[in-house]
Amino acid sequence: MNILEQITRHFDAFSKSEKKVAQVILDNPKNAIHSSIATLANLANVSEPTVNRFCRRLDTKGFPDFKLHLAQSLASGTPYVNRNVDENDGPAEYTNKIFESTMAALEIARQSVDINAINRVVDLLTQANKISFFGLGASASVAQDALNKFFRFNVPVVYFEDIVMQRMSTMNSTDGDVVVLISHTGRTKSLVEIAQIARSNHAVVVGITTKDSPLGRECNYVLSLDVAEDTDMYMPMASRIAQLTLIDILATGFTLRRGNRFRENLKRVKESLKDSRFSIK
Amino acid sequence: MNILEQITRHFDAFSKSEKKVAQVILDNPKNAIHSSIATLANLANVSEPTVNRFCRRLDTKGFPDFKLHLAQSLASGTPYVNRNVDENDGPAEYTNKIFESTMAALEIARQSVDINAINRVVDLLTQANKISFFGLGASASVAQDALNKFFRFNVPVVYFEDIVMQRMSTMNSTDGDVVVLISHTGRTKSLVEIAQIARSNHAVVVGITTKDSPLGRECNYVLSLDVAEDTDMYMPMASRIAQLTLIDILATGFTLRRGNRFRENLKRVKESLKDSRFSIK
DNA sequence: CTCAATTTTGTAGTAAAATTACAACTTTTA
DNA sequence: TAAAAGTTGTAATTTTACTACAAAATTGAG
Repeated sequence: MNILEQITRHFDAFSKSEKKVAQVILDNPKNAIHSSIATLANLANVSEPTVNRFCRRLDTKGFPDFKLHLAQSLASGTPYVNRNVDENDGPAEYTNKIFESTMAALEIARQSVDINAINRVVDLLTQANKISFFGLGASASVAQDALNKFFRFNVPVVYFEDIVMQRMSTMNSTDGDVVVLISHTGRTKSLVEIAQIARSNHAVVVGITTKDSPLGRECNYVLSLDVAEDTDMYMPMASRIAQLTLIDILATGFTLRRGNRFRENLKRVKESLKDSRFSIK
Repeated sequence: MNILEQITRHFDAFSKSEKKVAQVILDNPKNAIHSSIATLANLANVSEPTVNRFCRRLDTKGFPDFKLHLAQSLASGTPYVNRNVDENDGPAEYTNKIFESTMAALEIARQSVDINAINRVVDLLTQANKISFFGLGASASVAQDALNKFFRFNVPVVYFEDIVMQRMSTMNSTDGDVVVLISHTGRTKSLVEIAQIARSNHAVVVGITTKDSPLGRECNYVLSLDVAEDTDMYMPMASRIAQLTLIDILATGFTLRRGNRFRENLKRVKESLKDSRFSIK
């Protein structure tokens, strides 16, 4: 999606002259979007058709279309390189890379998220008699975080780490209950079973997971996040940050839906906490 | 800056034909950026120069320049960092705002983080005999996440939710143990006490907290993240995402320090999960 | 209400920009 | 080392945007 990223990634595949064009654009992308094809060709010391061919190679319709894509990439503010951590990176490198790839993942998640689905799920949550949050492994901490948030709303919330407890709790679920299941891959067997139990008890099942997965298929509603993990690191990182942000969004939607009086309440909670905090400065 | 906002704001000041142009653009901005001046003039039932004059009125150099501005506005929703969630926001607005403010918070965290401190803490962690992660409330899920990560490294890791267990565990800590304490404000009383107990037992205390706080002052090393929260929503959101990213960084630094053979080990941990999961496809 | 002044809008011509077709030049490899 | 494949540039063509000016519409003073 991000054209600057695409340029850096394809760089080696470019021809000699195309590389010159790529370099000029990468050096000063802001300048590039306000140049004509002629001035850009001049800057890169190539001919105009070369610039045009360069644009086509990046799956754009031509130079003007390319500029539009470039403008959008610049506007998003996200760092344009999604670099994976390398074996020889020092602390400065891997720290920045992880921050950057996390931000890039959030940007991708933002673009891929289904806002209508969020709206419907917020609806369900505000009307729920009981809300359960279950996840295992890395997603357990996401579920725990959700508990922490929704607990503040004075709503019956349930969270268990233990799969037996999860299962027992779900067995007792009923009409009007919402079960939120969190799993990046959507292939955790025991969560799929929980989904089945919940649905057979007429509870609504919401999955924060991959759409086309065993778990996703068992859910009434799926909130999917198309976040790619750095597969060199065998740990869930970006996916889990995106999940947490989604929890933030659901919690925010919840408070907004509950209206003025409810928010006044939260405000008072905030005010009361001021005394227990150090003032800034 | 945002051109769409500008159009709506100036709408009444436009002439009759200019309003037609504005309407067509507002109705379908995505379509507008891929149209030529001729097709857009047609859609609005006005002449081409009218479209051109419309662009000039919005302080752009002409139609192509206008399209670039429009493309940027569309790409970012609005590129501004400090947009807090508003009472009247619909799902699309609050979803984007939360993603954006989370990304902005990460950028600020990236700039404020002390890389030397990270490096030293990674050093400590690789040499530790036992690592404990403690946090309460919202920070509990961060600590749990840290457990999940460091557990994969085949290092003795400890995590408790219960403050009594935390305290007992810390009482038994000794030379060569590292205790990591997580708290955004750094004011949680029981964590300050844990820090004191740990230090009196010659364990190294690392705080993921505010530098100049009661907890921060009790720590041997502090990793601080200058992340401001959206004060209208009293819930820890951005701060906790930044903390988790920091955990990712520490875990990554850990694996890099341990070298190649160690990462093979990680792969095996991941593969061991396969039995609890449905296979792909 | 009416006619001149002002503003708005469109037509036609012009200039600029982008694209295409093709030829010349490199590089590859058999 | 010579043909083939790929790359780059030149020149012509087409598309697109802009300018100058004239026609229409609107406004307002008498």
